[in-house]
Amino acid sequence: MSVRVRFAPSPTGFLHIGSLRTALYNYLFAKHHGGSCILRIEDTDRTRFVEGAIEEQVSSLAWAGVTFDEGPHTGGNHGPYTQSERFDLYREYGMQLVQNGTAYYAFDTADELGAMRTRQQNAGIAPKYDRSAMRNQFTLGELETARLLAENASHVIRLKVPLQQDIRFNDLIRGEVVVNGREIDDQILLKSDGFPTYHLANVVDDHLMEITHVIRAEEWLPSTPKHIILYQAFGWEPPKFAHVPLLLNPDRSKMSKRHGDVMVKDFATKGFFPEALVNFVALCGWNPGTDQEFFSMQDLIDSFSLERVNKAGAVFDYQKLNWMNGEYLKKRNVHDLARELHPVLAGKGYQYIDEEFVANVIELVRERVAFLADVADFADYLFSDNLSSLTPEAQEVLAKLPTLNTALETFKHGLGTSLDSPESFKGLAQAAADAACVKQGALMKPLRLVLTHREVGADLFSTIKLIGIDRCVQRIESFIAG
RNA sequence: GCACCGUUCGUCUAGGGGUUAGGACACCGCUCUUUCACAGCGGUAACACGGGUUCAAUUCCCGUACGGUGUACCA
Repeated sequence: MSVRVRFAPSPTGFLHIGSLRTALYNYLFAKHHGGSCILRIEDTDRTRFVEGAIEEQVSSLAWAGVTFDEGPHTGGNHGPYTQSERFDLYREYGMQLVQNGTAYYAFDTADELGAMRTRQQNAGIAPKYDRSAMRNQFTLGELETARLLAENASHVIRLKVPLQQDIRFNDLIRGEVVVNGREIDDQILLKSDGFPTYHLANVVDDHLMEITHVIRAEEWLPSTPKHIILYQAFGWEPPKFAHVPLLLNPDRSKMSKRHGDVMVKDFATKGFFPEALVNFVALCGWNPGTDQEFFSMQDLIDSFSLERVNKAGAVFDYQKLNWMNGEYLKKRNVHDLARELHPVLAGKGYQYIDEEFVANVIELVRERVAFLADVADFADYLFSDNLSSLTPEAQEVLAKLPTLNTALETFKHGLGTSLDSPESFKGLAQAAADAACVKQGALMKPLRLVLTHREVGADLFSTIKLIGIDRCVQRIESFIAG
């Protein structure tokens, strides 16, 4: 039987980085086994619906390279893939459970349930639906239940959890998990608005969509026994489960926006490469057991396995992500990068943004920055003749060299007859230093300042080559002119 | 509170009954050097604790501690 996995987001907001990883692991597992990765929309909570959320999540996923074989936008033989479009199905299956005695009607109001919980908490016992004391099919009796139903009284359908029975399942990442039935709440399956809860919809859909492996976040682990009970109630074979560890804040709580960016789109706008983010996030909680640290999507597909997913949560290390992004910046094709950088440069109103030229600039400075967009600021003096103003420190450096103008004049005249190469420029600098009676080293910083208005940068002579002789001459002249 | 899950350098992790406990990020130092980087080299730094089992435990078992998640007519 071929592998079928699903990623099942709710349309409640932007795609979280943790969700990206969960989706990625699903995708990798499916592709590794030649199976299918399915997208299913879990929009059964109408109160939390956010317009456009699914489109945003799907496009964030696509940006990262995670795509689906079946789903609301791609189609497939197991649709519809949006739960609100499967509304009738859940009622049908819920009723099936009522009929076979594994689920029941309950008529409690929110207030009654609230009161029950406070009572339980005050008594120091775990909050849990009290089947024998609340208003339901069992306490009310058949006739009263029928009467209430007939007059359309607001009601829900609850799972009748088999008490005193161990529920067990084998998690692919954690091994066997056992929970006693008495610990499990009589979960609501169908809400009073007729919509299913996650628990029912999820089980019904996973079965109908022939999902073979449920790979989801660890936060679902405690409710998995409910799902197992549901599979038993339906008489269905449950899929295999794998609960992946959480992504954590530095304080080890579940990763949230309090400590930094958590939405995939934020990483995208900050300028992270999708390949770098994917590479990094894949390694948060999984590793192939080798020293390899750079993986293309194909590499990940080839080597991914659930057995090598860790059990413990992983603190999301932004610093290491930055490093990885820099590594991708160093290895990516400069012409691709030049095209990607173009809108940024154009946006800043720079004049020298011809693709070939920009590619050369990127090649020259990429190892000094972590983000592609940083190139725009780091080397502004290459893209524009509108130089940033000299800092007081810079002016001090220039003032400390009394023979600076002599050196500059010499250098300028040399430029007029020089070969257009870094090596010739180096010779020029030596000559200029000689003329100014200083060592070449002492001239370097002032020369860089005059030409770029920056104290740091890439190799000066290669930089001069890119600025071009004419522009350098102009800059020297305008400096001397004061 | 109760249930479940977890615990190797600061972080991500490899390993696994007998190892100088390995790698990466970060940090520190050195080399290179026209600056900043890169690169190269070197360094600091970890098996949560207590009991077992065993000739031997960081590794297996049981506790404890600590942490996380869950405990909704949310997913």
